[in-house]
Amino acid sequence: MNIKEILHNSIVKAVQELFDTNIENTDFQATRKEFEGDITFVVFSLLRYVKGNPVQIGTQIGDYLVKNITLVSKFNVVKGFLNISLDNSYHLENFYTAFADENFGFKQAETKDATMVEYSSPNTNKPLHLGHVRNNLLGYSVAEIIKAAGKKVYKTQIINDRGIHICKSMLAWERFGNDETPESTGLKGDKLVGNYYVKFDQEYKKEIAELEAKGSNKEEAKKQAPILIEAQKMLQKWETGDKDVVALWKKMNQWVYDGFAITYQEMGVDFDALYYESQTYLLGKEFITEGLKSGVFYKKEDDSVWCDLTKDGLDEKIVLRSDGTAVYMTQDIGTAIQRIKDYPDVNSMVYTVGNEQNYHFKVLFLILKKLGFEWAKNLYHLSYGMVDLPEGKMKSREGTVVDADDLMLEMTNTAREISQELGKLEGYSNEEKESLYNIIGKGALKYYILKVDPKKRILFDPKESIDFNGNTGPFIQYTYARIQSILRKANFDYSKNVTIAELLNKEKSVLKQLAEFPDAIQLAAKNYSPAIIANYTYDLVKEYNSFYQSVPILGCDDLETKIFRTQLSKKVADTIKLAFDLLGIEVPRRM
RNA sequence: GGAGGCGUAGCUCAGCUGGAUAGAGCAUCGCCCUUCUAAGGCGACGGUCACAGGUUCGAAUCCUGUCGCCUUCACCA
Repeated sequence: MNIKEILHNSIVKAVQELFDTNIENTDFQATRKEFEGDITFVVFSLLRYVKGNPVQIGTQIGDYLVKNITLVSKFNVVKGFLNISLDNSYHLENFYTAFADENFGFKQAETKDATMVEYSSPNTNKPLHLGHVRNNLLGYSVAEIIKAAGKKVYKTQIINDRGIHICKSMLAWERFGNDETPESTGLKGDKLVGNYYVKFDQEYKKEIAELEAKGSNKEEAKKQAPILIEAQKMLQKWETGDKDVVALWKKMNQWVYDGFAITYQEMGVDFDALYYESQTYLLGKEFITEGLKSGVFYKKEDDSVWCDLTKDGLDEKIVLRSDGTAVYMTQDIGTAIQRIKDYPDVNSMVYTVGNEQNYHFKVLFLILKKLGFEWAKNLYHLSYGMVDLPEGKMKSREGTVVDADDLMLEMTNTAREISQELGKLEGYSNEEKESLYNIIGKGALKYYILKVDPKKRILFDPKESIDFNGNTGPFIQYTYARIQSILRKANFDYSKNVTIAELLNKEKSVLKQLAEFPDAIQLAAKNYSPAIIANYTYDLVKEYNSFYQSVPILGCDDLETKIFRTQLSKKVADTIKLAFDLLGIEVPRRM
């Protein structure tokens, strides 16, 4: 039983004995720093049931608690707040349990059911950019957090390897550079293919301009440009399985996958299951037929199939074209069902997709519910805001995208410059240094993006936004490294338990912060928000740094105190490591 | 026009199921390195929580309306 439950039960009992009234709920909060105490009972919430002066009521309850619970050492009442001080033995016991617990913060998996987390899901016609970076970091981190909260997780993505956009790159490559390969150019495969996508667009624009000069209007010109018509023909050929087109498609897609693999590795993300749109886009059709039978869908005169969601406050949504081909929705319905078939232990899914698709997922989830799938109520759209630049939105056609590979490289370079300026790493081998620049630079980037509430828009200024001070990854990494230094120099056995009679307030506040970590994980899992972990970790580190600065650890005379403080430092470091694992950020042993 | 999201210090962001005097970092200005890593600590300055109502012991938080920014409402994906 945790302390809240103990206090809850006692207060319920106290109210019954003192005021002859039954209550069910009690309202607690952590005591604010300005006041003495550890946990606060809000007496105001009682006034509904018990009439009287809140201060008097609080005092009576406080007296009762001190008399009846040994862990409650004293109390004070301010307005309607009953601040309860817990005995130091409580904090100590809590700490030693945590210190001995290798899996501190992790809840053992109790249930067999699993979650599937989808993220990344890029198109294969251009390289990954800053928007994908946010997506990947969020998806990966949420998957890790859900794991920590006690559930099995499969990470997955659906790769959009089909469609007119791929054909555009293929066509441009055939026409303008058919002897170029990643090997011959030294370019990453995704970059090479991306270049041809841009090339296509340039040609397309040129042709539109020519047509317009000949007197066509803009709309016509857009549809009639020869290069576009050719791309459409190519898509048709692909759909009929034309050997040459498919071979080219396979070749160029493979280049892109090889390129993506490097980027994913650099980012530190991975997947347990891959789905390809080319293999899944037809899957939904049979369920459309079933939905037609059961009346979930209906057919219009032209044979297109729709779902009427007007009763749910939404619109009508098309689920199958009049020519019988699949739309986006058809495919997503099929993919969801397929995933449950492939992984029978999965009973919930998380889709990490930008907020411009909020409506799409609302509709998708609703349709799956209407089709009668039990798991459809456990679907969650992890929706996140755009990443904008100071100049405005990123536009691939205008060359204002921030490339994922370039960005990570730039961060590493920034870390190098700052480290050299500070002269922190003298005496390290070049290999060690490079590894550190990498850890620090990536840490800065990942932390910067993850600390922001997913649903909020991020304003990303590549020049100034990444800082190494304050609420940043490097600041936390630095604290971790400093603690490792303490542990290296602690040439005594700090693993044995000691009991120190008096805890300083500084130590106590670090202990309290530590104790809340498991709750932070549960909260983050519930809200699908790595930001909670990030900000929690920052608070812990701030608290610790303030402690570190004001009380000596190795320097103090008393061995017991020395041991205890070293243990405390170690536990803080372990917790940082754990939190950063959940965020997908590495931690350095030295800095 | 319908639907959804956001609006907190000059800037970037926290603020958990409604609770005490709204918190950090950056920037600006003061202190603190003979102390385990100063990428640090302590302090000052900085707020009409977009605006107006409502709900109640109590609202940045919940409800309604207004304004501003963003997204979405395709036989595109």
